[in-house]
Amino acid sequence: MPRPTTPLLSRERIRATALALVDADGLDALSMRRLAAALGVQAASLYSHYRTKDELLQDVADAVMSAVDVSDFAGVDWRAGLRTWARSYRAALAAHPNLVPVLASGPARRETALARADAVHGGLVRAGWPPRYATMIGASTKYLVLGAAMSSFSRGFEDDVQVYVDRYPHLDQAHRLREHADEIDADSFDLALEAFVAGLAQLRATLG
Amino acid sequence: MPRPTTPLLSRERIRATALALVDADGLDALSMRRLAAALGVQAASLYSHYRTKDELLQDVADAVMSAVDVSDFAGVDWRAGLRTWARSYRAALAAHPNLVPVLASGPARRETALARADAVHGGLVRAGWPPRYATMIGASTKYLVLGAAMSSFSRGFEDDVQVYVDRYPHLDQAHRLREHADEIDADSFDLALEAFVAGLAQLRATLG
DNA sequence: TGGCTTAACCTAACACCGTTTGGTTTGTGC
DNA sequence: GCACAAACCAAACGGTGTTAGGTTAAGCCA
Repeated sequence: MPRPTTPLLSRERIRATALALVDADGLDALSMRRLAAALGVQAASLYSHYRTKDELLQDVADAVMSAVDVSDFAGVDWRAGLRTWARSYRAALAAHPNLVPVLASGPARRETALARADAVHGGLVRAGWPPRYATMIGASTKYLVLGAAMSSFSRGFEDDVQVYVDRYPHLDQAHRLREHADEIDADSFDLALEAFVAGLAQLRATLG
Repeated sequence: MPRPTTPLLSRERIRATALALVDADGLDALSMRRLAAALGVQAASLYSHYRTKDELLQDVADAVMSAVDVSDFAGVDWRAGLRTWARSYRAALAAHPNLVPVLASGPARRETALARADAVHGGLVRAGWPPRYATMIGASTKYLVLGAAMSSFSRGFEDDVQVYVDRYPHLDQAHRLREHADEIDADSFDLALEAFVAGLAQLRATLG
């Protein structure tokens, strides 16, 4: 089949299908051939729209990251800005856990990623943080979000549960972790974020 | 060449060579064929010592993680325990940045990983934290360490620097980030850890 | 209207990947 | 002395991302 009457593919359709495939079957399940099959097409055809698989993945990542909200940095309350940013950031990653390794490996499209970084940095500086601290706070928050998304606590324990129950006394309730993994994840992130913000506020006071 | 007089391979030699290869050329550069070549051997021979590539990587990860120090949880000062754990954890990952994706994806060998988790949890509980908080603090700290190792701030900015200098006013010093990436990384982690601990101490006070 | 160019698809292939099968030889325990 | 296990190898299987070259449709311009 040569060039069809109406195009079968578009970057949007490819991107959406790729994300759906990753969400459904995992990152490893996304191969150019499988993606093409899902689109009713041959693998080589995808290269008319994306130069490499990585470019495609970055585009998908960029789309997912567009849900991150830095608007609260427009105000003067740096805590509100930080919280909204961190929470929406985490939510965006949690919505597509299989994509996290991609999202964690550098910014997607330069333009939007830099705009966000600029908003964060500017907001913190405007709220009185020295530029160097603004940089570090931005980095730290990213650490927290990415770490939380990455190591989804559930993955920390294997499938067979009984092995360690009697061996490690302090983990005697560890078998419950798996069931409530999502809840514990969410609560841990919340605890970390709030403790971090509280610690920063304390530091902020000493900076005058 | 059939069975040689003295064995060419051992798990240790394979492990060490694999780690060296990953450190030098990146995780993608580690293929069974390349590893075998570095060992003066054919790829299939590796499967006499490791059942899969993943098992090999987990073993490497386990070796790297053995440098993590949870000994300070033996005392009563949970802050000291947390700090020593987090710092040595981060140092272990920073020593092998290319291996971080492997280290982040679940515990290596169950035995040692669980022993560490047990020490952390036990130490926190012994210091007076409710078990649920102990779990969350452990998870949160892991988030911080893994996030910091993962997103090594340097990777956040691309190679060509001048593009965004005039476009995003708050990032006007961003071109300096690349040079001092390691320093900023270290300082950011330190800030995050100290703010986190301070916030926890504050929370701890309200818990009675 | 006719012709040219470009876009969008295809088939076929390349080099690589992790892993398996089956074979050969060497060392070890009975 | 003999069986058996261990350690290597060659060759192959099915998969991967990507490229080259071919074919046809759509769009543009004379």
